[in-house]
Amino acid sequence: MHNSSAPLIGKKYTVRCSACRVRGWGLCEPIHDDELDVVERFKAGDKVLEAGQDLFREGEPSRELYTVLEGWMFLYKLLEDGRRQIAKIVLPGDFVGFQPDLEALLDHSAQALTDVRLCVFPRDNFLELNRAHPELAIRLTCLVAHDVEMSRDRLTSVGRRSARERVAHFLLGLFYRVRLRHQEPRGASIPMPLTQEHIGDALGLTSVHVNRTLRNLRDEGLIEIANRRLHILDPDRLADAAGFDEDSLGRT
Amino acid sequence: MHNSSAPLIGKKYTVRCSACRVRGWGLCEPIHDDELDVVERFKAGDKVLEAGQDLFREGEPSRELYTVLEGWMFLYKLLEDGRRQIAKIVLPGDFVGFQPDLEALLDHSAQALTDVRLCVFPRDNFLELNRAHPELAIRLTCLVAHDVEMSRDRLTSVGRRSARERVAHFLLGLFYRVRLRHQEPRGASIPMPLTQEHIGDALGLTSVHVNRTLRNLRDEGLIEIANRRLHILDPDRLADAAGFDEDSLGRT
DNA sequence: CGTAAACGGTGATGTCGGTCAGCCTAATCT
DNA sequence: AGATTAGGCTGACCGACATCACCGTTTACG
Repeated sequence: MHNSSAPLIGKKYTVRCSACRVRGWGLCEPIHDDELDVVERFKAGDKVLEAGQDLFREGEPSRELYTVLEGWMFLYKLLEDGRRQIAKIVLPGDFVGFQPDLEALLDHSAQALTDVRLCVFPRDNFLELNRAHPELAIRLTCLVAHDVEMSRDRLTSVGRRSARERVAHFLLGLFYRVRLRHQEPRGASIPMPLTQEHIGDALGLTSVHVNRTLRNLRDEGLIEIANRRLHILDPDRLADAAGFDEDSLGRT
Repeated sequence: MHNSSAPLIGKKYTVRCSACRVRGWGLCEPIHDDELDVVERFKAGDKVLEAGQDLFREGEPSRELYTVLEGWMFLYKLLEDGRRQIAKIVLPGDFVGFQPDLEALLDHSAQALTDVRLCVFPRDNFLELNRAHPELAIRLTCLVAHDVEMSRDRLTSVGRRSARERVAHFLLGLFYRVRLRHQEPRGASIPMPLTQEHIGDALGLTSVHVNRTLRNLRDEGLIEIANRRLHILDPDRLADAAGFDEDSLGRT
């Protein structure tokens, strides 16, 4: 379905930590090469998920924690009547499934946007691992704190920006975030597995209105979406339309 | 201005950790009595702030981290044109000022809602303290992770709920949160230092519309706001109006 | 190969919440 | 005591975004 899918599905091998390509952005960043066996022994294996499948659902008990190795996901919440809010677009290197009380039920769901490969940590003894390796605990705190920042940004957008500003801000933020992780050869475009409905659910808009807004931005020559790729044609004017804050770029 | 103000302003003494009344909810929760001197030595003192003053502002370098000892605050972000989004209502015990990169500039501001007393930690060596005391690092992670959950909830409200649902959900959530911390003798009311404008800025609404919504809820006998106090008259019907999720109560 | 989803796209119409404008009261300042 | 300000409150009007309804294209699948 998506270009990265073919190579993933079916392969059963487990990525070795020494060959982990997202180590620099993930939880294990502070682990030295010679200590790598600590996490390697802790790791429960890999897990592969097809696009569209849920990794976990709100209300389930938490069993495992994950680092995304390949592919994109998103975190979301559902209201009783089916309204959906997407809280985060998850990229390779992101750590998902952690919550303050690991015994508690999950308060959100996670779904694969593309086919996905995950590094699985067991929930049990995860805190012990952190206790034994304070660098890991501190790294985890930083990752989570970064999530808070991104959440605050998104909340500010949804609460206070117009639809046009929101869409522009979202696309630009995603663009820089993806590029910072070198997911793609640098260029003015990134893969775009999100549908207009996903974008709407992330921004508190309907897909109809996202469509119109996107068309405006396209008509004005700011962006182009084609073949599941997003092209930023005029970053400056897009940043303008977004009221984009340069400062927020330092943060991966 | 607010009832708790008189006793705070002017007093210069520093709260001793052994007498700290928010220890159970704050960062220091895992610290044993006999280890308390570790944080006591680290602590830089107390700081007192009047209602309406900023503790720090977006764009400033981070110098200190704080635990709120008394009073309420809020975290917020401003857009260039002055639109404001309130990201969190801060209660006693909450830890504020932490961010993933302690060297970076602050990405949000914090303002006192009432007169406030804070426990001040220096930013420098804070990570070393955490490295030396993994329990502290883990506790910090949990506090921050809890922030993420609350952020996601708020985002879901602002993105997907109607004004009426948002207001009901906000008030009910605040009510339970305040009560869980035993801030008040149990009863159907809590202090309410927020103006309608604050509520609007927290929920992505104008104060005008908050006013109308509040009046509806009052007319229907669900709530009452008087003398800077919020009274929950009919929790069940309010939860109904909010589409309130019982599950989200376990989390302080 | 034919059919059904899934997704993008678009017009007509409706409404929720914003904007503007102004009043009232209580608290604070001089 | 009078003036000023912050906050609550309300009506008239408006517009941004939602809703509904429908079409066309591409992809997946029996």
